[in-house]
Amino acid sequence: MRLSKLLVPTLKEDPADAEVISHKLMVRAGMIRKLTAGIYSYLPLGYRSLRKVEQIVREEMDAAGAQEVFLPVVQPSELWKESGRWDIYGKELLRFKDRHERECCLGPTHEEVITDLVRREVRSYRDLPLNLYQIQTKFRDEIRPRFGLMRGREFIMKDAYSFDASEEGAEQSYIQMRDAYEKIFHRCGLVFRAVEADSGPIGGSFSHEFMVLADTGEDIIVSCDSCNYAANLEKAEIRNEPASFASLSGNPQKAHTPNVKTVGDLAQFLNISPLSIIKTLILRTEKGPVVVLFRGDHELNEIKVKNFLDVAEIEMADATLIEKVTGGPLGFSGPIGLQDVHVLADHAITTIQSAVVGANEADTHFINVDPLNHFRVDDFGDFRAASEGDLCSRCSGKLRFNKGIEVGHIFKLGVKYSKAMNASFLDPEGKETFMIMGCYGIGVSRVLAAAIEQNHDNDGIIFPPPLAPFTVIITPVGAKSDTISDASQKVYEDLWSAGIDALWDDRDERPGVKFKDADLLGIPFRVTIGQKALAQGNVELRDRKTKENRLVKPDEIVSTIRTQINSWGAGL
RNA sequence: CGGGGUGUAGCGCAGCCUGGUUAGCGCGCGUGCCUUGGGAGCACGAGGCCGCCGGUUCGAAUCCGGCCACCCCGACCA
Repeated sequence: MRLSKLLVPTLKEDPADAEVISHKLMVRAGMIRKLTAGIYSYLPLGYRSLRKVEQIVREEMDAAGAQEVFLPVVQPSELWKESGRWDIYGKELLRFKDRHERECCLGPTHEEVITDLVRREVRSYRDLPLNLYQIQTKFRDEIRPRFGLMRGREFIMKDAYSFDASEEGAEQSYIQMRDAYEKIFHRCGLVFRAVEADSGPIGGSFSHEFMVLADTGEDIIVSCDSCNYAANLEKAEIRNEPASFASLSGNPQKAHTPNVKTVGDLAQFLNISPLSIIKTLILRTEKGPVVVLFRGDHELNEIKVKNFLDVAEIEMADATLIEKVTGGPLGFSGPIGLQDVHVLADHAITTIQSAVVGANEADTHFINVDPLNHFRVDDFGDFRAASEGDLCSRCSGKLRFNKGIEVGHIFKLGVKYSKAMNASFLDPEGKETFMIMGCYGIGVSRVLAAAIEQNHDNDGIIFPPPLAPFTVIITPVGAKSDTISDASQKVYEDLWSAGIDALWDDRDERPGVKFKDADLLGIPFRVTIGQKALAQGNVELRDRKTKENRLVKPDEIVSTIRTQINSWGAGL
């Protein structure tokens, strides 16, 4: 392509409404433009890169045995009512009515549609397993879209759905997808981790998130510094630190603590560490109130408690419920003397030899409390949010935190949808059985943003070659001359006939402008064609990432670039 | 939805507090000259419903009210 003919409106200044680097750079490089909040148009360069991501995804999905389909964006409410999600999928689901007053929605995901399709067409175990995928625009009416393509309302997603006849098959499908995802993100040149994620009510370790490491990420990745355990914050398991001291002598004693309600206040008032305080949280669930005890420096992890109790809803109790459960006011709750309520305790409270707890009466705490002997605990467990430095649950390492961008999520659905929507088949014995499903998503447009978050410098984007809109940019510089434009044309044609996509900056611009734009666009290789080098029979090849220049004979440019591209792939 | 902020030329911004001739600046854009290895220089020029509606006033970009849009923080995220 000739740059003079391409719509590439580059900007010198950052757009005012962009916050993160990928957003700023994509707008400045003329890849995208915003239409309205969270909704973007892809310009030629942006779309080229997007298609490169799609192509990699497509190739690996096909290689893994999945088949590409294309499902509707507009979906009838009936399907969503059948799966039960019409009522539980909140305002994120954009709903509207057609001219016949029929309720519709824009697809934020396609479990319903795919399940409907497969239940109609697949009747026999002979047709299974089946894995169908599509690459398509999704719409989720996010409360607060932000960060450009990173969290848009409209975005491009690859979603795949597997259907299996047996648990073993479903597990196999899952592993195939996990392997395919590893290959896809590897080929995209991303530094990523596959982390264990909470799989909700389905259970098991059948959910992984693929996270691209980046400081601007919205998610926290917890990983072990000595083994390969990695999980998201919700899921991260913590190893119980064993207590190593004798039980306490003496009994709890009351202390007057006027108006001291928080752990911080209490630590200050008694001049003790928060590590000696037991925090008593009263939670409301649909199965009734529950009490959870934590060490003062720890925080509740709702997911862990939800999973342990097998409840769907958890919220902090209000003052009325607290009084009902403990008999005391908010701010002075403690475990001593609690009756008729389920008491959970995080393991870590056993590391306190002499604890301070609320006394369930105003302005009063107990001191000198033995966590093992002075009150009842029904269940000990891992209920707290991981923090940096906690012990790994799998080995002796410590947990580290990194920020990441979620670019992929795979999980086993089981029979959730097949049961609700009656997607069944006949097994070899002629028995009707529900299909076992899995679903596998990749945020294709988000991959592009994440790649830029991870690969840029002060001059602009540094595309990994597989995602670059063009692999090479040819930059003739200096006054117009036939020798330069002839040489440029030659290099351009050589590259294209060798199957390397090259962009020819044939604009009548000064060298500085061309160089700045080339850097901004992030094209991996630049071939500069100027008088001085050309007089010696050379052109220059510059690596966008390393900024290294080398002189190359025009005839050797194709083979040299080829070598560089290959070595790039090997270096990953 | 709560809190905060911003809407002035394609982009980035000043002007508004303290109302008053023709609304500015930088970049970009057009024409010409000149220049040509890291966003050159000079000259001339085009380009504005000052977010929208209403009010106050002799007079509103400026003051008041309402609405809309966008951004940030929070709650939310199969």
